Amino acid sequence: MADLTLEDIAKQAGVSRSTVSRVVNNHPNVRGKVRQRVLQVIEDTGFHPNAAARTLASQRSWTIGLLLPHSVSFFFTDPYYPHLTKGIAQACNQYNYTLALFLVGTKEDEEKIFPRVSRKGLLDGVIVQAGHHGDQEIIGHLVDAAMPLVVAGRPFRSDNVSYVDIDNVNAAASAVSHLVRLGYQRIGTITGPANSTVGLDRKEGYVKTLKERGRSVDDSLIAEGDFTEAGGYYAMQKLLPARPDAVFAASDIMAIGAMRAAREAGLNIPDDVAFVGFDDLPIATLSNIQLTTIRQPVIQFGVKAVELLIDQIETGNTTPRRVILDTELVIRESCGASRRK
Amino acid sequence: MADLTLEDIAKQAGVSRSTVSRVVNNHPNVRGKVRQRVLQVIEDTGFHPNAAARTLASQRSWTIGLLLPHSVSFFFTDPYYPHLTKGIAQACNQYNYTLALFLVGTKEDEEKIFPRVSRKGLLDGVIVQAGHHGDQEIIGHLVDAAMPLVVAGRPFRSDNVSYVDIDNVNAAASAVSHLVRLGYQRIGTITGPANSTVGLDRKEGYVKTLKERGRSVDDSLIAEGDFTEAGGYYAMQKLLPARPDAVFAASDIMAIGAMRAAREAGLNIPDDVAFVGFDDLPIATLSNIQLTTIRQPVIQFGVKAVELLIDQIETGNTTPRRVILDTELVIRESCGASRRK
DNA sequence: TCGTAGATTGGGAGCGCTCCCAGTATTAAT
DNA sequence: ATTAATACTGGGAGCGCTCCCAATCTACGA
Repeated sequence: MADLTLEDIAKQAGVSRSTVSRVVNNHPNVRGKVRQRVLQVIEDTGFHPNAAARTLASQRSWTIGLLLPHSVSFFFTDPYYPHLTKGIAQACNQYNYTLALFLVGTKEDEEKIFPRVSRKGLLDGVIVQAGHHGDQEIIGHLVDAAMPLVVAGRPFRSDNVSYVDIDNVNAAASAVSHLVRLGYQRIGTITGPANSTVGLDRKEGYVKTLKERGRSVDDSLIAEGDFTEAGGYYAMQKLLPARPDAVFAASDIMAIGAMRAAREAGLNIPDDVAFVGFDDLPIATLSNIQLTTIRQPVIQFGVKAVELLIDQIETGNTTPRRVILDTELVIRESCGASRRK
Repeated sequence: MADLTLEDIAKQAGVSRSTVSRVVNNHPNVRGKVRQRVLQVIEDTGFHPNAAARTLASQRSWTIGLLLPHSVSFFFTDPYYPHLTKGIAQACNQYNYTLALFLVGTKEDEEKIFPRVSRKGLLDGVIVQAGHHGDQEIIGHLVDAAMPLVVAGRPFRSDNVSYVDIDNVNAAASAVSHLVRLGYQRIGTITGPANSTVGLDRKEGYVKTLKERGRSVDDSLIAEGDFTEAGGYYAMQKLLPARPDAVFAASDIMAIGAMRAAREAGLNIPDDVAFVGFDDLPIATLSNIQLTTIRQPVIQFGVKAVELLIDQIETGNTTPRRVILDTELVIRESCGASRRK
C-alpha cells in the first residue's frame, strides 16, 4: 500500500494516465471494458488520488472552512454551535466535501487564521458564523479575497453577502404573543448582546409585540444577557425587583440560568414566573421543568449554508442570496399554558 | 490581489523564486537586506503561498484530522466532545496546523470518510476519539495506511498506538471513596456503555473501591447508561427500587438525568440520595443543585493529543506513547459533604 | 469495401511550490 | 593582492494530477 499514482495504476491496467484520470473522475468517453479493468485495478490496489496534486491542478480543494470568530468564544457554552457544526459536517459528508474548522480563541489566533482562511489552495469557500459587530472585519477580508462565502446568521452589513437566517423578529414575537395570550401582565425579556443582530432582532420582536398589543414597554423589564447560563442568571436577578410574571429569554441556555435565579429567589415556575426560551436544543427538556421555547431548525440551518456555499463554488454565481428558515413555538410546561387555559 | 505566485514576488523583489521561498520558510542563508526587501514585497502584496502546491512539493499538508466515529453519534448531546474539540482546535492554532473535522453520522458517511482520511496529500496525521469496540476497524485502517495517529481515550487494543487518557479506574475510585467516607451505605453507580473502555474502567473503579472497603457489590445497584441525559434518567429509574443512598454516575450529563429521575420520584438531593458525576463540564454547576464531580482536564487532553501527533509527524517516530492526565475530585453540594461532616 | 463522423485514447504542458546542486559573491586569512 | 573558505543565490527537476489537443479507433452508411 505504498504511495500509488495515476501512472502506476495506468501501467497496471495497460492504459494511459489520462484514461485512469477519466475513470476516477467519472468522465464519459471511456469504453466500458476499459473502465471496468481500471476500476478493478483501483479496487485491488486501494488507490486514491493525491489530494494536493488534484487541488493544484484543478484549483479546487473540495474542502470548505467553518469559521467561528472570536465573538463566539462562549462557543462551547451554548450548545447551539455544536449543533450547527453538526449540521454543516453532515452536509459536507453528503456532498463529499471536507470540513476545516477554524475556532478563533484569542486575538492572536485571529491573525494566524485570517491568512490561512483566505489562502489559495486550501479552501474552496467558507461559512462564517456571524452577527456581531466584530465580525465585519473578517467578512470584509473574505469578500476582498473573492472567497466564496456564506454567513450563518444575519451580519450587520448584509447587502453583498449570502446568508442563512431565521426570522428572529417574528419568532420572538410569537413567543411573546403566546405569553400575552396566556394573560401575563408583566412580561420581561432577557435579550442577547446588543452588539449582535440576533440580540437586537429578538428584542425587537418583544418590543413590537407589546406595542401591537397596546402594552407599554418598561425598561426595568428588559435585561441584557450574553447567551450564557450565567448571563441569564444575572439578568434575571436584575429583572426580579420589577416583579415580572413571565420572561422571554432569547436563548434556552439563558432561560435555564434565569430559572435558576428565579428558583433561588423562592419563586415557583411557572406559577410565579413563566418562561419561554429560544432554540429548542436538547437542554430545553433537560431541567426538571420542561421549557417552552421557539424551535429553530439548527441542523437544516447548517445544511442550507453548505448548499448555498457549494452552489456558489460550483456555479461561480456570487449574487447574494438569503435563506430564511421557519421556526415554531413549542409549548411545554415553563410557560404555564396547561394550567392557565 | 489576484493570485500571486512565488515567481511574481521574486520578480518584484528582483530575486529568484528560490530566495523568496527561503524567506517565506524562514530558512537561513538569505542576506538581511534581501530578506527585508522580499518581506516588504510580500507584505505589500498580501502574498500567501498556495497551500496545495506547497503540500504537493513538500509532502506535508500542515493539517491534521479529528475523526469522531459513529460511536460518538451522541456527540453533541454530551458537551464533553465539543470541549475536546475546542482543546484540539486551540492547539492546532498554536502550532499552525489546520484542523479538518470528520463527523461520522451514518454508516454511509463512514465509507465516504475512510478513504478521505487516509488519502495522501490531505492530512499529515489524525486524532481519533475512540474507546468503543466499533472503533477498532478505523484504527486498523489508519495504522495500515501508516498514517500518524493518536487516539483520544484508551482504545480496546492499545498495544501499538499512541493515546492520551486519564486514569479512569482511579478517578472513579476516588469518587466512590468519597461517598464511602461520607458514610453512605448503599452506593449505586450508573456506568457508561459496556462496550467502551471508559464505561468499563469507571465501573471497575467503583467495584474495586467497594471491595477494598469490604463492601459487597450488589448488581441491583449497578445500571448501565449511555452517556446521555435520558440514559441517566432511565438508569436511575432502574436503580430506584434498590434504594441507593448515593449514586456515582460515570458522566455529568448522566448524573443530571439521574437527578431528574430522583426528583421525580420525590427524593431529596442530597439528603435522600447523593450524587457524584464525572467530567466537571459547565453543566455540572448549571442545575439548581451543584454537582460534585471528577474534574478531568478536557482542554489539556486535546492539547496533549495534538502535541503527541505533531511530534510523531515531525520526528517520524511512531513508537507508541501514552499520556495519562490527572483528575481531581471537586466537592460541591450533590454529594452532601457539607451537611454530613 | 471505403470514407467519415464521432468515440476513445495518449501525451504534453502546466498548476506553484520545495529541494538540490551548481554557480557566484563575500569574507577572512595569508 | 591572492586564495580558500564560506555565505548566498538561481535554476532545473520534480511532486501527482487535470486539461487540452492531436492521434487513433470504431462503426456506420453509401
